[in-house]
Amino acid sequence: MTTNKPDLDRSDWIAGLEKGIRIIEAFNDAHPRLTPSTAARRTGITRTAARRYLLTLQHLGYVESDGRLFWLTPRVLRLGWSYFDSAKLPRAVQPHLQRISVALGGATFFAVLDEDEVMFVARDGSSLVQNVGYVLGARISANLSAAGIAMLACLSDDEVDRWIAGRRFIQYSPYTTTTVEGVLECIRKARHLGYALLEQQLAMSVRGIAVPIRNREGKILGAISVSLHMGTETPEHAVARALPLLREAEYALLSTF
Amino acid sequence: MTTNKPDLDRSDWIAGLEKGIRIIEAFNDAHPRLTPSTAARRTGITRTAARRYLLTLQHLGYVESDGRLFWLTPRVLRLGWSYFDSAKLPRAVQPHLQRISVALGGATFFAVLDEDEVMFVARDGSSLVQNVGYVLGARISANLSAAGIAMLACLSDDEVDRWIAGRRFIQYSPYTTTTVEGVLECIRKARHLGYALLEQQLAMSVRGIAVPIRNREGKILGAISVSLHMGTETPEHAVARALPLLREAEYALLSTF
DNA sequence: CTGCAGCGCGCGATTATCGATCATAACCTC
DNA sequence: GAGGTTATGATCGATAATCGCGCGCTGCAG
Repeated sequence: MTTNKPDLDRSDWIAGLEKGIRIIEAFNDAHPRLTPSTAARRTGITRTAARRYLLTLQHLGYVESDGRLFWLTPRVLRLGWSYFDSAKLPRAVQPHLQRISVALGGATFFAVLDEDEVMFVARDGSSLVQNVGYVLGARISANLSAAGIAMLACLSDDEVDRWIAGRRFIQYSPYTTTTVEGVLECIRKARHLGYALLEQQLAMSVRGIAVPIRNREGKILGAISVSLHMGTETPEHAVARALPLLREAEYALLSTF
Repeated sequence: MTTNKPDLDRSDWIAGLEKGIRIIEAFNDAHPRLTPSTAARRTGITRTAARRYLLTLQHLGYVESDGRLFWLTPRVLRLGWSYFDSAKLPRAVQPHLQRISVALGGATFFAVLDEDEVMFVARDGSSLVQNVGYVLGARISANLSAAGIAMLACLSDDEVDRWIAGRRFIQYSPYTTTTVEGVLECIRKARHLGYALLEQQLAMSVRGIAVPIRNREGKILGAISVSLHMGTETPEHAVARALPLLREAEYALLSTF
């Protein structure tokens, strides 16, 4: 239960903190409201303990309850805000996103790898896909977004193999690549070109172009992507329009970090 | 230290969870990186304990460290995402924000009251103010945003008095209202009109118009606001343009919740 | 009517968390 | 460059905070 990470601490390990976080993360689309029992089942904590954690969160204002069900309040956004307020990176990226989305008429994103998924950290412009407005913190399988492919392309073969191991590719659109070889080919291509181009993986008629963002030591900090309507534009033309702007942001950030 | 909230629990109170959250929230713009000692001072936790919490967060991946300093990782956004993924409200609001920002050419926000500040929960469109892209979770004093005034206008006189008590109004622009009477007048006007109109409180040449969002029982869920460049447009004209769209969203949400 | 499942609550056991303390390292200040 | 000051990681008992079993209750469904 206490998933002591590889490099183990003796026991400066606050079990209560881990469990509390697990409780918060137990809420999602499919489980917007939890009873102590359900929360316990979803987190592997005992029912009595889960109830204690929920009550604590309630008194802290992070959770509300009608006495039976518990649900998250907007206050949990404070935690995410602590990151935005403290981290230089998203703040440095934002003006670039703004510039690119205005110039290209698409939605731009800054994403990072979180565990083996892509997580969206910053955004500008209106989303092309209906109802996808508040993607900050959202995570999807890395192969589904251009930003994810751009970052995977920066990993070594071993790391890619490890990423791909035991992964199942879900079909989101008729054009989603769902074979290991297909995804590998896509990564190889991105590695060769130095940018990623993805079409209709997640939604129809949407094309994504992304470049990885590194710091001076070469460490991957994330990726900037732009989503464009495909329309009648050729891939080559879209890349020709988008890539210079993405590269400009890439170089500007490279020299900053 | 253990701020047992008014209605006390016997002791289903997980101290570790509260402290861990306090540690996360100790990071901000002025303190992007913390040592165990600084974290301890900022949170009121002892140094040894603060170090334990930071190490725990590190092993959970929410914090990174170079051995001396600790800083938050984007992973904390997961927590905010739990709210977005689970709550119906921001998801229901988003399409309206999108529609309004496209129609009016401004940035739209959905905000709630968190303690006595305004917190931004959802957004659409590009910000008018430079470098303010990732406002989700950001909090400002309620009197500085139209959304805040719109919500304050829904409170009783007693509640407004309690909100205003001991509050100091900081000057952000030459036009910021910094007197108690000025802010009260602003609230009264919004209460009378049923919407809030604010100009140049936080930034020059920006005008905000907001309406409160209630549910069927009349409880305030939040407020929708739109930020517009003032330009040469009269306030009356801006209201005439914006208010119907805001009202439309208000009624749509009223019937949903 | 009668199971079943979920619920709050109390209690005793234990173990996880605390913080004083120390030696060392880093940091200023002069 | 040296001495004073402060921050740091590690250790270790004491203790109180957390645990989870078990009770009796409720509400729902068969």
